Amino acid sequence: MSAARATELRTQLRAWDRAYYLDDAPVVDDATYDAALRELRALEAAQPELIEPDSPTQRVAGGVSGGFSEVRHLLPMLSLANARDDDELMAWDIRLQKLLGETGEAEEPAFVVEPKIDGLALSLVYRDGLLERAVTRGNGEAGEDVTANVRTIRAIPLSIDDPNPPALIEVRGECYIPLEAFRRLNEERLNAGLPVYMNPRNTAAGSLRQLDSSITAERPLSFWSYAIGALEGIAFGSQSMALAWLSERGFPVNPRIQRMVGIEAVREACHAIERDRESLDYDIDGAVVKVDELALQAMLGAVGRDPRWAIAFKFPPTTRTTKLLGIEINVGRTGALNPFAELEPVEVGGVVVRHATLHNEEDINRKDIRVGDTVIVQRAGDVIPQVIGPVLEDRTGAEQVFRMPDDCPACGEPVVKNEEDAKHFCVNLRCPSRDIEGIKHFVARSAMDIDGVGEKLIERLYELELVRRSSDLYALTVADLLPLEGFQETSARNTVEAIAASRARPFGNVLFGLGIPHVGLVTAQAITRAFGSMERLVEAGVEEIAEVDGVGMVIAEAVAAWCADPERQVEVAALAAAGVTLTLSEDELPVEGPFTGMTFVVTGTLAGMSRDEAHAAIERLGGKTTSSVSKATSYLVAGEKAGSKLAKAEQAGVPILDEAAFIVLLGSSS
DNA sequence: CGGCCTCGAGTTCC
DNA sequence: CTCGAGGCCG
Repeated sequence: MSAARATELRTQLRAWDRAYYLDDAPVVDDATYDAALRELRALEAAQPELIEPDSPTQRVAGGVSGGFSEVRHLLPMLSLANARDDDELMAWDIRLQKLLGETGEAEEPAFVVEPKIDGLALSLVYRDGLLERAVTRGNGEAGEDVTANVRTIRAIPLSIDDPNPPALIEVRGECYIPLEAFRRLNEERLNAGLPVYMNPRNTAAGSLRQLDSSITAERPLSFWSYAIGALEGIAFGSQSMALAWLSERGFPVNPRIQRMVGIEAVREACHAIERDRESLDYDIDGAVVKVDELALQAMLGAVGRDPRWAIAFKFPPTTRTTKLLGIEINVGRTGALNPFAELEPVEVGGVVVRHATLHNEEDINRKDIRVGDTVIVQRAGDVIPQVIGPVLEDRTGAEQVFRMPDDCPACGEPVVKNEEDAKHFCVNLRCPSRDIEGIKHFVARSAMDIDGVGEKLIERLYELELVRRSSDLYALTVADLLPLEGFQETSARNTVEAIAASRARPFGNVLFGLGIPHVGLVTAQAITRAFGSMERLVEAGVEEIAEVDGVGMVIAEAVAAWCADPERQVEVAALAAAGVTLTLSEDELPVEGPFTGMTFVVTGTLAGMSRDEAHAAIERLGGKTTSSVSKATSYLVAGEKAGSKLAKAEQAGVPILDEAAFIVLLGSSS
C-alpha cells in the first residue's frame, strides 16, 4: 500500500521537477511540492526498504564531506578555439571545407549552434541509468568529485528516464544559476545582513565546492546538458541526435540550440543569440558551433586541446575588470553629493566605459570599494555601467578607503548628513553646482523644453555671469551669445527664439521646472490643477497644499518652504515679468474620452512614434500614463526590446498590446 | 502599521 | 532603468 503511494509520489515529484526545469513551466507551488516531498520522506523513514537510490528524497545525503578527491575523466574534456568576429568564423569554415575536401567530403556540413552558458562545465557519469559520479572540468584531464553536491541540483536527473538505459553514458553540460534566482538570493542575503554575491558564475562555483551538501541544496543551481562523453552500450550518429536523446530522457537541453546547414545560417544564428542575450535568464558569453555529424567530427580530429570540429563564437563581455582611478563627486540640484567612479577606460559590452555611478558613501563601503582597486564593471545591454565590487586578490595594500569630503567640492560650504539619510547634502542655496544643475533642469525637455540650451552653454553663461538663475535666460540677446564659441548670427537668433517660445509652456511644466524638492512633473501638474495660478499657490497654507491628491505633509512643507523663501519670490516675480505662464490654461485639464479611467504603461521602442507621442495620444483620449506596471495598469504597450516591464506585466496578468494592436485601439477610439 | 503603488532623482554613452 | 521614499488604503 505505502509502496504504491511512494512510487506515486516519486513519479509525481519527478514530473514536477521536469515541468519546472525542462519546460520552464512550474505546475505547482512550492508548498505543494514540499508537502509531497515531506510525505515521501515520512514513508521512506517508516519503511527504509522503500528507499531507492534515485528517489527525490535522496538528493541530500547529509553529513559533511572531508574534501574533494581528484578524479580522472573517462575522456578528456576539451577546450574550444575562439572566433572573435564574423571573419574568424568564416575562416574556420574555410579550414573545415579544405580538410573535408581532402578527405572527400566537400559538401557544406550541418552544424549545431548553441548558446555558450557562462557557468561551470560538469561531467555526469550514469551507469546502468543511475547517476554514479559528477566531476568538475578541472584541467580537462581530471577534475574534482562533486557528486554529493550535484545530487542536490533538481535539474539534474538522478536516473535516466529510460527502461533500457545504456550500460554507461557520460553527460556533459554547464551548471549555472539563473539570473532571476541570483537576484532573489542576493536580496535575501541583503535583508539578512549578509554580504551579497558578486556574480552568478562565482557563486555557482562556490556552491559546488561546499563541504556540506545541504548548503549546496539551498543554492538555486541549475543545469543545461550539451554533450555526450564516454559511452558503452549505445551510439549516436550526430550531436543533434544525442541532444534529442537526452531531452527525451529527462535531461535539460537548452531550447535555443538549433541545427542548420551552411556557415551563413550559422553566422545569423550566432547573431540572433547575441541579440537575445539580455532577455535570457542566464549569462552567456558566446555561441558554440559544432559540426553535427560525429563521423565528420572524428575525421576532423583535434589540434592539441582544441577540437577542429567546434568553435566558440565569443561576444564582447558585459563584465570586465579595470582600475578605479579615483572617486569624484557631482553636486545635484537638490544638493545631494553623488559620487562616481573614474575608471581606466575599458570596453564593456561593446562600448568604452570611463565613469560609473557609486550612489553614496555607505554603498561604496558596503561593497568595500577602494580607490586604486581593480574592480568588476558591469554593463548589461543599454543599462548604465555599474561597479559591482573589488577584486580582492589584486589588493596591494596601497588602496585608499573612500570618505565623503566634509565640505562641498563645488562651493566649499560644510556638507550635511542626516543619520536617516543615505546621502550627504550641500545645503548652500547659492552653491554654483546646485544653481547650474537647477538651470539645466529648467531647460529640460519635460520642463521648459528649451532646445539649443545645453549643459555646455549653461556652464559658460554661468561663468560669464550672464545667467545666474533660470529667469536670466529670458534677458539674453543675440548680442550676448555672438561672442561665444560656436555661435553665428543664425544659431544665436534660434537660441533666443527657443527661449522666448518656452514662455508659452503650460503652468504644470513651469512649476516642475522650478525644481522644488519632491515635486516632479506629475505632482507639479496635480498642484497646478488644484490651485490654478502661482499667486494662489503662494497664498496657500501647508494644510491646503497637502489636500492635493498625491501630496502629503512632506511634499506640502517642501512647497510652502520654497514659496516662503525671499530669493525664490524674487525669481518667481522675474519669471512673471518675462511673460512665463504662471496660470493654468484649459488644455491642461484632464480630457474626458474613451480612455478615461484607464492607465497605460509604454515601454520599449515603437517604430511609428516616440514614447512621448504615444503618451500624448493616450492622454488626448482621456487615458492616464504611468511609468511602472502594477495590478492597476489597464494595458502595457510594448515596443521592440521591451525589458523588465514586459515580464512584470505578464506576471501581473496585465494585457499586453504590441504596436500594431495599440494603433488599432487608438484608431477605433478616436 | 504594513504593504502596495507611484513618483522623483540621478545616471552613461553616442 | 533602478532605487528609494512619500502617499494612501486596508
